[in-house]
Amino acid sequence: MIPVHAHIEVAVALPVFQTFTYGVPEDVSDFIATGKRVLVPFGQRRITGYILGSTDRLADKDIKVILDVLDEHPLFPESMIPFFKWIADYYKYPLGDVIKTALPGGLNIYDFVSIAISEKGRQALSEGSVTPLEGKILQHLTSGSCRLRDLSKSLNHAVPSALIQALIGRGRITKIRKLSGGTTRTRTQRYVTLTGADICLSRRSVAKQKIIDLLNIEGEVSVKALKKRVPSAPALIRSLEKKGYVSLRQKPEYRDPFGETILPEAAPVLTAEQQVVVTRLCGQLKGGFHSFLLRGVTGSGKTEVYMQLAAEAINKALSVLVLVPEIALITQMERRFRARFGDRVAVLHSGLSAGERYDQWRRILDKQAAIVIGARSAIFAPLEDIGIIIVDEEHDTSYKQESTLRYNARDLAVVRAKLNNCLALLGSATPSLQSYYNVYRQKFTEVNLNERIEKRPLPKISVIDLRQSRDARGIRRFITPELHREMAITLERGEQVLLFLNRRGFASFPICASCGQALRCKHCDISLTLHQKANAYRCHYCGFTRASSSSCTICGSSRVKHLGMGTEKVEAAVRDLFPQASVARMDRDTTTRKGSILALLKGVNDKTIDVLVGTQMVAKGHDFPNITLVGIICADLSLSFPDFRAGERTFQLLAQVAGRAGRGDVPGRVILQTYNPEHFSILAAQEQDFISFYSQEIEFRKALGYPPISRMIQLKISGKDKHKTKAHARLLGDLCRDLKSAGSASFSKVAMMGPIEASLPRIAEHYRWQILLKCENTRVLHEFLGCLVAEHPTQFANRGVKTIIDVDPYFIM
DNA sequence: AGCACGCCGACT
DNA sequence: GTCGGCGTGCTC
Repeated sequence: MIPVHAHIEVAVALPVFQTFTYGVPEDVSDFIATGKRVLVPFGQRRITGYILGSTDRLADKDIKVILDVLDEHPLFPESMIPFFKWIADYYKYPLGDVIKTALPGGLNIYDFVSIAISEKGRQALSEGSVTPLEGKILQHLTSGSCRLRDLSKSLNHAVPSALIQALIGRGRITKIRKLSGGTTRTRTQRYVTLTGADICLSRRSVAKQKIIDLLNIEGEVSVKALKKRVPSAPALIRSLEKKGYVSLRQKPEYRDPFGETILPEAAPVLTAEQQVVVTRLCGQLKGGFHSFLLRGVTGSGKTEVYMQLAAEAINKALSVLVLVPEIALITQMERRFRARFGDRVAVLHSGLSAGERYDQWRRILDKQAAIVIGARSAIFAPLEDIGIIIVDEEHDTSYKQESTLRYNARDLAVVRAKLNNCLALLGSATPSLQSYYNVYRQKFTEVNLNERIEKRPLPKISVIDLRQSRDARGIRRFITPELHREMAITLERGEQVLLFLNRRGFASFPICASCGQALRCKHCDISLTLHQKANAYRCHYCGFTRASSSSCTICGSSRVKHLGMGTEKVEAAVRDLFPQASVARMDRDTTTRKGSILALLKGVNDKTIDVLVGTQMVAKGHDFPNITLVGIICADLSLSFPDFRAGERTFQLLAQVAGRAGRGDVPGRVILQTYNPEHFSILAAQEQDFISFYSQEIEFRKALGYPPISRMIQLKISGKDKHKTKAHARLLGDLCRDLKSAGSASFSKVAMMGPIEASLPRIAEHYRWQILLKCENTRVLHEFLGCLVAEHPTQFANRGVKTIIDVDPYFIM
């Protein structure tokens, strides 16, 4: 508790690295608490800040006083502040912005400038002593004040700011600062009860009597519920209230993101292997920080292990955080957890509305939910007394946020576990090299599930060499005769087929048959992709679209050849080969609508879909019990990326997608088509042998000094002006070089690659450069970055050229 | 981020 | 000589 008349430390949600001290007036001091938000004066503005605690650190300048306390209860527990501070320091991101990223959105209040007409202005307007534009502005303002920013737009005429200044100077308009935002709040319901007063009504209608009877039986009932049974209830209640027979009150209500109720389910008997893992980890609950890597083959029952660990944690009054890579998988996980733990489960993911998200947040804070299941951002769930943090499919790249605060939720899970003195459990059939390297360095303890449940065999994987394969007429087919035959057999038996190709669209390389030029995006240095369903060429980087009938921009010819393939082309080929089969496609183009993924998954489960064609989306952890054949159309696409993790991603993707086969009673089979059958990533995926893959890949990383042997930081430099961007990249490169030689002696160990032009040099009209910093010693690398940012803050705040610091980058293109 | 201040080119 | 362009620095 902060003493009366205290000073508080406040972080503001702006790109400002220091925190600020504010005074608290006596009359609100009782409402101050760490984790609440305050409205504070900041320069000319009023903005939202987060209370970090009391402070006796006084600034040299006059200290301002807070304007308001915005929350009745804290939005995050005090115990999370060290976590926020760690993130701010590690990712070189302003603390207030870190907290803003962590909290549910739509809560903050900010102000904006608005102008209104004054009495003098009205006079001038009626006298007509105004210029035409002045008149237009004043006339517009007679119907109410207007946001200054929107004035030009709503008048459809450019307004010089000098004119506004002049009008203010002559007192014809006034400038006001209005508050906006903070629209997400607790939703309340009106509830009715009988007051107990004797009811004597002159005319007792049937409806009124029904309401009174219901209230007599059920006590307190919401108006909404009454209205369902008696449509005229709201009006009748109003009249009953006027007479003092009933009383109304507002009660907070949690918005329900769960569509349907789920029947409770008892825990199954564990396999011997599962039991070993559960016993091992349960023994360490409450035993301090420790990280485990659970390596379990696809279909080995990792989720059941998670659930039994959660049950044990809850028994010990500890909370549980479960991270899952994406929404479709969260839904699966959430259903199983809710069947076991009922309403003690909260979910946090981007599929929730702002209100639902806020309510889930409040349920966690109110300790109504002790288990949180969510995507990446759920790492910020406001839990206290955490027993275990579980990261399912820990190798999944979607744990890395690729915008604003570029954190990796899997890494943060380990950090949060350490700060909370609890367990971290990372699970995967195909662990990241980073995590397995941590096992090797004894930072993590490995636990294993080597068998599929009910001893189902792993699918048999046949490799087809695309260089050799020809059909009967000697023509190369992307659905090879071998795959075609297997598909026919599988469909004949009434089983399902999954086809995987890691590229969406119809053709990824449209090329002009007259001049040989590729059709390129207007805004990016990239080839367009033909989307036949949408009748358009699309840029996958900026969203630029051209009609599919358009001709070559270079020579004007309309003869465009469609080279390269995507899931649309595969879908079309399957429809052609198997006209009687029902074919569905699952990729980003078919799953943008809310609920569309679930509809597709339901179609697979209900067997209304015979063949599912998809991108990596289908590889991720889904349980498809009736799929017995998986066809990998071309395993090489991810292998050819100019990125040192291409082999790792390929292995993970192939092993994961192969793992979708044979999860039911019938054994699975996989056809893997490739131009590189002897590549070790593909051979290891064929054998589903992670250790073999790891031991070869780690040698390659060692030889080149890449992660996980070293750590990397990437400076991503981008700007609209080609030359300014290049010049700024060069300048930053010089500063790094200077720091290496002139800074601390250990800085010589930091290797710098670049500045070089990015491999995608222009995206969305922005020119891109990059500098890669690499060092085997994480601490030295971060000290280096710390010095660089501290010594040259203005270089990172260059207005014309943006510099993004990506710590532990994942995609370095 | 957004607002003020300040220093140079093009207008009365 | 001023007006206004945007580059720089600061916000308890």
